[in-house]
Amino acid sequence: MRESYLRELLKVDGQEIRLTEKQANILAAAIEIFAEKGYAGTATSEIAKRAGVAEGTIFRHYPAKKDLLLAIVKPGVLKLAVPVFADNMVENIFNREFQGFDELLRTFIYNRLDFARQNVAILRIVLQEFAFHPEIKMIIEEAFLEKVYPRIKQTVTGFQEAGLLKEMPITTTVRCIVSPILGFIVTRFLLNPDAEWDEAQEVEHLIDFILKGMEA
Amino acid sequence: MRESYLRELLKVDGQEIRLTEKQANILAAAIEIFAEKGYAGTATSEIAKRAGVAEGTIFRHYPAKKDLLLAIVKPGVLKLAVPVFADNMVENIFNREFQGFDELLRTFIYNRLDFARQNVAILRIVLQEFAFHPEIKMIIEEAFLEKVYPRIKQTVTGFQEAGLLKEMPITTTVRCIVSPILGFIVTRFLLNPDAEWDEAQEVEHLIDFILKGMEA
DNA sequence: ATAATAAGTGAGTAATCACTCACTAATGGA
DNA sequence: TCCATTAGTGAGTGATTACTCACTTATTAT
Repeated sequence: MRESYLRELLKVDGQEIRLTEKQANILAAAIEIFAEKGYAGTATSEIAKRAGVAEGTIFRHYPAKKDLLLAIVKPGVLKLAVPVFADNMVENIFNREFQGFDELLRTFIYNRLDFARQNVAILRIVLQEFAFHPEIKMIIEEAFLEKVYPRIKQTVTGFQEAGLLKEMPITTTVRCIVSPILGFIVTRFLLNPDAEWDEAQEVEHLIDFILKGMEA
Repeated sequence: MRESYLRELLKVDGQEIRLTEKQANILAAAIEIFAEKGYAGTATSEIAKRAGVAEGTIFRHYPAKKDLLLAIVKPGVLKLAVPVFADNMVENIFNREFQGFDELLRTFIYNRLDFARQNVAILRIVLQEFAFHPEIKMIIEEAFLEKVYPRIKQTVTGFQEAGLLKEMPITTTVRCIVSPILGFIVTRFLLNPDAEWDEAQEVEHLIDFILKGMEA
């Protein structure tokens, strides 16, 4: 895990974050081990060891173990929940003449697929830990409710009004679209990452499935 | 949590299991707390306390903490993976004249939905812990590969040959069918259990979505 | 160059961990 | 009734836990 990756990950609101080498090592080690053994199953002593750092150094930068977890998860969730989607895609769709729903889906899926590929460990941590830490749950809810959901709702409603999507409760619609995508990402990177995957084919099947399933 | 529930859960291969009251309390407490805090975050002392039992009593029945986990998870996974589906449904479908795929889906979904409703805690434990415990992963893989997958494959292939389902790699097909269902169950019982759910409507939307998405 | 601040250290601490063991209480078959 | 087996106990164990603190080293601003 390289420092540039961490700097990019931790950059929120455009704020640059400066990391010493040891700080970067701590974060990298924590991400690795949290993903491997889970937060509660990870000893700070082990993080220190793998980071090549004294245990005290960890607590110099993070007052408590949980702060270290949040320092990893918080930007992870934000980057996960605020995809290119929110910033570019919807604008493109609605400000220009919009392309088809399939093109939108394709862009979205590949975008999140690549994010998952580059952040498997953090994805794993978020999925494993949000159930036990209300702080994480809140971060996710905020990010989702404020950034993702309204955009998706706007987009989906637009397509529904254009008669391209079936009328359903918006939550149901979103769930029907998201579940197969998430199902594929989780299978691809967490459950069976070593299988031989024809990603392009899978994505096309996925798009076809969702599209036909949602047709008016 | 009542003893009859536990006896039913632990009954595998028809073998009756006799539990003293304290043993049942231990299992019930362990299920509760494991689901709340996760395995690694749970102290055996706390299980003993909530079960109203000396800590030594736990280790009289389970040599190690992990054995207690497995005693809960193992039958849980089996009951989860070997639904009425495996025993009755497929037989019904193939031995009689078969109904439509929608009827099959409906039966399957309601069946698993009810199972989830009655086993939320165990569902949560399995989902949370399988990533960290190879033993659990193996139990799941065995149960799935031996009992569930062949049945599903047989069924799906049958419908494909009848021209009712699109031709796709079998794994893709299964994933497309299972993801939305699992997505619903997880949302319904784990993510947002307190919302007002119109289950019947959701299930019908789900069936419609899957059916149309899979149409040849 | 110097002083001020930040980064890093590692031995030490109280608390908690999973687990043991010598023991008593309850149960069931003869 | 007696005995053998099983169930249950709780104080005690060494290991490990997250975290502290007095200290040294490195960095930065002036």
